[in-house]
Amino acid sequence: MTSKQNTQQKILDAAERLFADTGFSATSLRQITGMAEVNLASVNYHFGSKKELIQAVLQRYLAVLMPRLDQEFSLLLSSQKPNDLSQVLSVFVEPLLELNKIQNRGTTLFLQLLGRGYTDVQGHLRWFFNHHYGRTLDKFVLLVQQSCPALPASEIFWRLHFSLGTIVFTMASNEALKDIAAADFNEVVEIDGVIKRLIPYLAAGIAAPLQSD
Amino acid sequence: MTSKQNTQQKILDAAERLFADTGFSATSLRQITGMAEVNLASVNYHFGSKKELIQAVLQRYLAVLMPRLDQEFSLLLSSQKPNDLSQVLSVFVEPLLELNKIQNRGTTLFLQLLGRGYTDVQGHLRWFFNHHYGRTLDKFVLLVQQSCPALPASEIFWRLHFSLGTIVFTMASNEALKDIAAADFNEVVEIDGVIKRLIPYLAAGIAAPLQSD
DNA sequence: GTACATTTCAAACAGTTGTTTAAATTGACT
DNA sequence: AGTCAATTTAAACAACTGTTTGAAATGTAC
Repeated sequence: MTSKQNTQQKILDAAERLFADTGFSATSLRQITGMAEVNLASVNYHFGSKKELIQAVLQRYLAVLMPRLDQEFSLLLSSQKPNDLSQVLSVFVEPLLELNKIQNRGTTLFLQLLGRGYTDVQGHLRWFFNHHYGRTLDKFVLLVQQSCPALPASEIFWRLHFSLGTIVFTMASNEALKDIAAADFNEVVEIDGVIKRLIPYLAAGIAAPLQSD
Repeated sequence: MTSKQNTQQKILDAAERLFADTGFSATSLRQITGMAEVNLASVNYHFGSKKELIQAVLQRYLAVLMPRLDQEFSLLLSSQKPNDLSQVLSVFVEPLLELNKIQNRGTTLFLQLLGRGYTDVQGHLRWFFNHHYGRTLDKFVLLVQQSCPALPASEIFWRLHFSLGTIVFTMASNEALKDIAAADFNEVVEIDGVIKRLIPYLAAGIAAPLQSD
């Protein structure tokens, strides 16, 4: 029975949709409990606070995604030769697309939430993420450094953040971009299409030659 | 006298700082009027509403920047040969940096506000911008298409939005990035340093070869 | 100085927010 | 049946939001 799932899950499902669509702070608990058809107070009862609900929504995906990524990174690091940058970036594709198994449109929802996490709130989510998954991120940075030996570490730092901006922004405005692409170019682009368009763009940007001056 | 500037300007100055730091919707009129040391009601008296105040804050920069960009774009379009992509992108540098003449840290503030405009609100700012400056933007897109004749228009559309994401995100988290760069790499990076790092990254990404599959 | 328009001000408005409370309901186990 | 804990519920809480009001203050022109 679809109506017999427990309250916590109904809240998480409604929350992630609303959070992804309109952002964390713009979504009220009354909207969430209204869509989930549960009582307002149940959010605080089951999750403690809105802040903790936000973290729980993200954690549902991160708990699956990050260990997989960590494993793939370790595998690439153990190979002797430095890896091609496109290969390193392509590691993200499959684990991200498998988030669709957790939930309908899981990949899209997660990436939108990630975007919201960076643009909406500054504090607690960044800490939450670094605290839980900082080690995994370090492996990824190391891989990129190995595949771009000509670039100083500081330049890689900046370019990876440039790339994070691309991803986060693209996913946050994903719906709008899809609509424009459909209207202006008669293109139907799904989330995997966007991801595969991103790889060559990001790879070229990160590995761009240093300017002379 | 610094304290004798009129109320409107005091409101605009305070508003742009708070908007840039914490976003439009997260900034309350009471914060703004508190920092500006004016009465709460004066915002509605002078600007009508918070929405119109946001537009006025952006307009102070856009009214200077966009005509300059439009002029530069027209100049490049009138040259017979297609222009190098890096040249096209470099057109932004000087006009952006001249925003520092309008205000202390004007360039940084404007770019942060631009970022907030895309991540914070969806509706009225996008309309406001397209309505006032859509023609100028079209010229820029045309220039990019001319300098990348191998890329289909739809691909350029996606890649320009990827690039917008980079810019917007980088500027929104500019302060945090500067701090990290200073702590981890002993680097002092000002806004013009960030802009000049962006150009080769963006140029390489936009002009990246199409993937085969 | 009188008249008039512009601007400032404190106060209140109606609406929303996240959170808490205490009573009512449900469930499981004896 | 009865007991106890887990859960749900409606109501209220205090704090905050953007906006409006009408009186007070200020500036300007005659």
